[in-house]
Amino acid sequence: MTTQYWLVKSEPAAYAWADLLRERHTAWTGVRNYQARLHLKAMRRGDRVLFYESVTTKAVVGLAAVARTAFPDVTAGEPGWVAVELTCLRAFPHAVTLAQIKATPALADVALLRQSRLSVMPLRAAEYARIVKLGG
DNA sequence: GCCAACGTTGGC
DNA sequence: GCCAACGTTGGC
Repeated sequence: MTTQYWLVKSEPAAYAWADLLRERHTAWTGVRNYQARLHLKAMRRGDRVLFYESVTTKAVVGLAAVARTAFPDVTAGEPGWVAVELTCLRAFPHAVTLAQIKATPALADVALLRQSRLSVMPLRAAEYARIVKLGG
């Protein structure tokens, strides 16, 4: 099966890219949205995941990969919610800002722009490649 | 089942 | 700090 591409959002105050750099891997818990959950469940080991910091940074700051497919999210108060394990791959030399993404016509359809509140979203291969290229 | 009220996210 | 978007809740 071919590699899939995703983007996850996090408020740095809750969990920052720097935290993932330090820990090297983390359980991506706390997702409480049905659409985002569908995306988590569709992730496979080795899929590439862009890490977007919202609110303060507003930029894609690094690249991670799926290390473990969906498993029960122990931080949820009720059953049914899932987490995945992410592993840190590398930081981007140049953070790809929201403004840059908005200014790139090829990225006009990314869910980050279309659905501002979705926290886990798929990316087309071409969209992923463009963002990685911008990140350096 | 509809819809108003409310809470959260996240950009500006 | 404000506000738009939007998901959830609860009354009817």
